[in-house]
This record gives sequence, structure tokens and C-alpha cells, in this order.
Amino acid sequence: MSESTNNAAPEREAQDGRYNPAEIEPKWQARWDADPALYAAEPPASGKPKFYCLEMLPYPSGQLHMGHVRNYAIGDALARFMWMRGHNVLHPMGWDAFGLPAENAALKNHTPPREWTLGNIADMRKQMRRMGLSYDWATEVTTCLPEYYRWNQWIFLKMVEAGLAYRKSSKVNWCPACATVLANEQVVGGCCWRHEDILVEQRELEQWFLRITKYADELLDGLDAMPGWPDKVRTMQRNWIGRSEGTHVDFRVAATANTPAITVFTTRVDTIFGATSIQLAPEHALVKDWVKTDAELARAVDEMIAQQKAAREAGDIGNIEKHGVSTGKQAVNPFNGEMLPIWVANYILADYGTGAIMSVPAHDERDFEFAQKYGLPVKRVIAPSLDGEEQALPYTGEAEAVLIESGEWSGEPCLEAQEKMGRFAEEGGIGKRTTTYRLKDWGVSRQRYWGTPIPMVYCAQHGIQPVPEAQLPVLLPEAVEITQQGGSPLGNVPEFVNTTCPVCGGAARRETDTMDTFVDSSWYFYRYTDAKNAAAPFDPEKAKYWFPIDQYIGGVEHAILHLIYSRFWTKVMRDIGLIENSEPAARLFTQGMVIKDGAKMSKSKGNVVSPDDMIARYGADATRMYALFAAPPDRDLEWQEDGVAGVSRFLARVWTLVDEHKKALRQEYTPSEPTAAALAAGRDLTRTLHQTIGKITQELEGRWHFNTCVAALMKLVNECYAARDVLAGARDGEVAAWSQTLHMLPLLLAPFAPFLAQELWTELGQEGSLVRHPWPMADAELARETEAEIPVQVNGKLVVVVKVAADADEDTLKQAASADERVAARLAGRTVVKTIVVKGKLVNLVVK
RNA sequence: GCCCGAGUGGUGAAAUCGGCAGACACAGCGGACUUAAAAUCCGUAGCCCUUCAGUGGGUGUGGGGGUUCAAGUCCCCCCUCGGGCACCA
Repeated sequence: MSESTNNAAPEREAQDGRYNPAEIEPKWQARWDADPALYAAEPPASGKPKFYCLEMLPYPSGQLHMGHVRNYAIGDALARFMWMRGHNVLHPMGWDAFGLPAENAALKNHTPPREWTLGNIADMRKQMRRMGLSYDWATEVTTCLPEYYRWNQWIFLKMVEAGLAYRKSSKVNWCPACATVLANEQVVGGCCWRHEDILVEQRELEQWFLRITKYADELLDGLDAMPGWPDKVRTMQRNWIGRSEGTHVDFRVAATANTPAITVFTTRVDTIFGATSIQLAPEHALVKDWVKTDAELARAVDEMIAQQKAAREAGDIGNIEKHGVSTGKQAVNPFNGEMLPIWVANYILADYGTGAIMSVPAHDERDFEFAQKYGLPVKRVIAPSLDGEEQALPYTGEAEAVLIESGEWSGEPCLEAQEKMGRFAEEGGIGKRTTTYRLKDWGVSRQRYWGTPIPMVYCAQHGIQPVPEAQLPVLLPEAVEITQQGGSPLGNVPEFVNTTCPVCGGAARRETDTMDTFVDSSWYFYRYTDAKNAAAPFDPEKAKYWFPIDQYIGGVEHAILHLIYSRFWTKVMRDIGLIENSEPAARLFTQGMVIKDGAKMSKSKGNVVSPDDMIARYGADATRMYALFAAPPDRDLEWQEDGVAGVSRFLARVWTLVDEHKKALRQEYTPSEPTAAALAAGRDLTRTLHQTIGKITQELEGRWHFNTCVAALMKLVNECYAARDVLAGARDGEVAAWSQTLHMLPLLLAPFAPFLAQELWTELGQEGSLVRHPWPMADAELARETEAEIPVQVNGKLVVVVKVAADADEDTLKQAASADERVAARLAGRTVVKTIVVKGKLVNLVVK
């Protein structure tokens, strides 16, 4: 930085007396690293209240980014605060270490995925330590190691046993770039979640599925009892599960004997008298049957399927023009015996409901559009009221509407009719009340190498067999050639594929697909409680002590994927008796993104700010503290380097204050009686100190606006500077408030800037780690203002601010207000009609 | 289309219960220190108008309306941006 060598010497000299994080931080980091007990959780016998503070584990890409820094700065502040509050804190970290990037890296630079991944983990662990994050590394979890993934396999087998894992052939999402299948949750806008510009294709494949739909109701209903989760996340999950209550109704196909009835799904069985056609999805089983004898129909149906596929791949399924083709067949409405034509239509989805609907043009917008196009009848059967004025069609009202022209149900309110007609259908054997979900079972097979092998075996004689528990783990072989075509790379490893059947001992083949990496992250936080257990995924007693997680912190991008899988996994583990809790986390916090120049940081935009670079220039404390100061944690944060410099400047001001004080303490002198001015300044400073303690405590306890915590600290330090001449400079006026305040600063700083806090604490001659030092208590009496500045308004407009005693009563306030000459001037010639006095807040005179 | 969230100075933001809008910072401007610069310290600052000046006045939280003595905050309508879901019957 210096321009000439001449300047080098004085610069270095100057630094001796200055805040220097490059010296302070590595020094403390080395001591903390050497003390594994520092951040270790204690056994339950400690008697302290437990606190499980968890940040989402990262994928070990090799580099921390600013999003991580923000996430961990939040979690670390909370963990440190809870320690100081006397809690037994579990604050672990681990690695979501399986996944495709390792395979891509292997292809690119011929490093085996394992080596690449473990190298990255070592680098990132080092970065985390450099940041001063308070993790208990003894509980570290790495998901790509057999000691972890064997328990994925173990739980998978339990699921097979319980019928929760099953194999079926179905249409699946296929990403050509990943060369593997994706779960529904991993398809974003028709594209792959890892390749935002690659369209996902549909393929028919045999896959392993986990029966998450079994828990659909519980996953949905549980959301109502989770006040500690953001509404946004709960709403997203509700939408994703997409429960809809309705009725299945069977429509007999007319003039046939063996054709099965068409079961339609409807949420509006009350509109059934208005049905004027039946619409089938092009893939409907009956259609498949009919096209065999009807070439014309076959051609039309093929076209529709092709079109749907194209639209789905373009992410545009909602906008294709509706059209359909009549099958020439008819069905009977079981409620009134009417004959309805059966059509095949491109807007009917095969994989929702039953793939068949009754079309009610008068009361459904899509059906209306379709009926208009093909001239199908529109029959009104719902009206806002019985004496009903005509409503424009389609009319979709429900809550206050009634049935008309619906036989015996005419006059019934819609909601009651739905109930009664559903029951009627059940009693008559023509239907059933039912519930459908948007949520589908979770496809977990991946045709990739770098993942957990699915522990199943295929025997020609005995079919699909689970690997016996005693043979776990099914180890992922090393030295496998990574290819991204033609199925899983494991298929090319004979030593892996060829095995014996657990039943007959004859030749058999292993499953070569691996598990979705979201399996790994669905339960890792349980493993933290007992990370070294070689005999079980974890000791249920330990999990019982620590769960639920008291605070989970991470990005909102996981609102559906990880957070719904984790909830599912928790319920499964509960049902197989491993744990007792039904939800993993009592509180969830989703932090905002870190952006730069208005956009998310990305290599392609060239706006990436490297944490290493920030730490090298300003130190870890300043970098972390800026991440907390620049915006409240739930909002997006615009990274401005000048702001980091500003925080660094603040830390330097704190350092200087304490440094001066430390030096002053060493000098010998005899203090005389403090002056009145010094005593007053001391009282003022003490008041601000206790207000600051109160403010920061309150924020850390719940609201989490850390930016205002930092602001409050800055204010306190500014006040120290303002009082410095009187309180520190004046030798004859040593006042206890000064020393007390300076001793409190490191404590208040500890959650946000742990290195500097510990340094200052030690420099002040104090012993031990701040992590275990009690958090200071705010004294309400000392924090109380003695004087208040009361704004005086006339007709709501500010005229003057008067100073009164803080506890002044209404009359005193009134008097003080009207005694002011500028107020009097405003009142001249007018009448005060009303006087509003809010004690301690304001006076407002309403005049005419 | 439906459901969330946001919109406040040049910038990041604060205002937690309806009670002084802009705390705290960044960038700016002015000053002190210095031969000079950096660093540091102190001061200043929403915008517009007014005064030689001290000052005085107006206006202001995306826009429009409303409730209230009083609205960034509550109610209604609208606009813009971000996110989620989307032919889900």
C-alpha cells in the first residue's frame, strides 16, 4: 500500500499503537484451536438449560462465500450470547459432502471426488476457524464418509421394512446436464435446480421412492403449530403439499358392459347437475384402450401428448391453448341419469386427481373456455341466492351461494351440499369423499457415482432384496471412472455390481443408483448429538436431550426442499422409535441474500466479494460485524466495502479507548475528589451504558435486529469519546463509571467481534474466556432518564421541544408547554379546544 | 391469475405499542493536527424557498383517498420491485 520505501518504517512504528486485527485475530485463533473444550457441549448433568443452535451445513465447494459468512455470523452471535447467558450450547458444523460438483471436478481435473471433497473441507474448515466461529469440531459430520452414510442405508432399510421405501416405474424428471433423475422439488420453472437454463425432460424409469405422501396431512397440519417458523416458509410448504378436499364420483360409460366406470375428482360436487361433459387426460387408461380401435382418436391423442410434453419442458404448461377431441362415447351422470359426451382434453393432467374431470362450464373458468370453443352446453346450477339476480358466467362463488335446478338439493347452500352430496355418493356406492395432494412421493434414485449406494440387491430368483443390516455399509468403491452417460458410473464396476443374493446365496446384482443428496441433509443434525457412534445413527437419549433444535438458521432457498424433507425424515425416525419429537426445529430463521451492485453475487456477473479478501484487509471481526450491521438479518444485504472499513474504524476506536485506559491504569497517581461535572458525566455515561446493555439483550433475545445492536454500541462509544476529556483525561476526577463502562465494552462486543472482545478483556487484566463469562445485566434504575425532551405541537405541528423532568405529570407538562413564548405566539387570538398530553411523550394543543 | 414480502435522504438503514421521521454508519462538505499527505479527532448535513446573517417558512416515508388531536405505522384503492405457486379440477 505504501508508495515508497521511505514511508515503510514510520508506518510500521505507527501500527504498534493501533488496532491491528492481523495480529490479534490469529493469536486468539491459535489459542482457541488448542482448546477443544472451549466450545464443547456439556452432558445433561451440567444442569444448565440446553440450547441447540444450528446453521445449515454447507456444500464443500472449496470456498466460503458471503452468504455463508452472514449465516454463520448470525448463528455465532446467538451461540456466544447463549453461552454467556449460562446455557449449555450445542453449536456444531458439518459438510453436505456428496453431490455432483465433485464428479464434475473429477472430470475436469482428474481428481477423485473423495480427494477433491476432503481437500475442500480442510480448506473451508480453516476459513471458518479464521473467522472465529465457535463450533465444536469434535461433533463434525461429513456426509460422504461411510461412518455417516451407512446410517442413510440403515434408515433406508427400515423404510423398506415399513413400506415407506418402494420401487416403481414412472415418469420422472431427467436433467440431461446432470445425467440423472431429479425430484419434483428439484425442478424449478421447468428447469434443473442446478442448471437454470437446462430444460428438464420426462423419462419413464424404475426408481426408488420414499412415501412422503403418507405424512402429507401431518406435514400440513403441523405447520399450524409452528409459530417459530416464518409465515413465508409455512405458506410455501402449504402450497407445495397442496391438499384439496373433494369427492370421487363414478360415471358409468354408456352402452358398454366391461368398461370400468370413469372416476372423476372434483372439489365442487355441488355443481354436478351442471356437468355437460366428461374430460379425460390424454394419458388416461381408458383412452389408451380406445385409441387401439380408433386411428383418428389415436392421432389426436398423440398430438396432445406431444404438445403437453413440449409445453411442460418450456415451463409453459399453464398457457397452452385448450383443445380436445370427442371420443364419441357417453357417460351417465349418477346423480340425474343425464348422458354426457366423453372428450379427451389437453388441459387435463394425468398425474393429478384421477386424470378425469366432470366439466361444469357454468361454474369453472377452464371448463367455460373449453365449452365456448366447442359449443358445449352451459348449464347454470349455482346462484348467489335463491331469488337470484343473474350472475355473469362462469360464476365460481361458493361460500354464500346456493344450488338451483339440482333436484332435491336445490336451495342448499353450496358448502353444505358438498358434504351431503358426498355422503349420498358414498351411500349409493357411486363415489367417495376424498383428499388429493399436489405433493408426490420423493424419488430418491440418482444415476450418479458420488452419493450413498442404495443397499438393495436384485436376484433372478428372489427379486429385490435388502442388503442384510450386518453387511452395512455398502461401501462406495474408489477409483471409479466418472461418466455422465449411460446410467450410473457404478454400473461399470463389476466388483461392486456382482454380489450374492442374501436369500439363496446365488449370483445377484447390486442396485447401482445412489441416493439423492437431500437424504444426507435430512437428518444430519441428529448425528451431531452423537457423531462418533459406531453402533447406531445416534443414542436416542442424547437426541432426546438436545431436540428440538432451538434455533435453525439458513437461506430461504431451502424452504421447500431441505426443510420439508427434514420434517418428513423426523416423523419417520419418530415412528421407528429413534426419537420422540415430531418436528426437527422449534424456531427457524431464514436470512436474506447477500447482493452486490443490486444483484446476487455470481462469477458470471463478476460481482463476487471474497471473504478471504475482506478478512485479509479488515479482519474477521470487522467482516462479521459488517454482515450484521449493514441490514437486519432477514433482509437482503448490499455489500459495500466502504461499510466494512467503517466498522473496522469503529473497532479501532474501541481498541484505542481501552488501550489508553490500560496505559492510564499503569501510571501511578492519587485521585482527588471528582468534580461535579465529572460526576454528572459519569452518571450520564452509566445511563447510556445500561440502556445499551438493555437494548442489545432485548435484540438477542428475540427481535434479532443486530444492525441496531451495533448502532447502539457505536453510540455508546461515541459518548465515551465525548466524555473522555472529563472522565479519563482529568486526573483529579477519576470516576468509577469510566472504568466500569470500558470493562463492559468487551462483554457487549463478544457476540459480534469475538477476537477484539477477548483481546480487550485480557488487556484489561481480566481472566478467562468471554464465552463462559456471564452476560451483563441492565440495571433499569441506572438506565432511567431523569430528564425528558417533550415536543409541543399546536394542531399536530411541532412548535418547540421543552425540557422537563422525566416523570413530570400532566399538569406540569401542560404548564411547561403553554409557558413557552413561541407556543404562546401560536395561541394568540385562538381558543384551545382540546389538550392532548401523553406522559413522557408529547403535548398537542388543538386550537380554533 | 392466486398467495406472500418489500418500497423512507446521494447510499446502507432507524423509528419495537399510532406520538419530534432520518438514530447509527457510508459517501460528501468544513475545521483541527501536519511542511504536506495519510491516519486521527471535532463539526456539518432530507429537500425547496427565505434572510447580509442569526433566522424564518414550506415540504417530505411509491401514488391517491380515509380514520385520528396526531399516520412511515391503522383502513380502502392503485403503482413498482422481489419471491413462491400456477390448466391442481
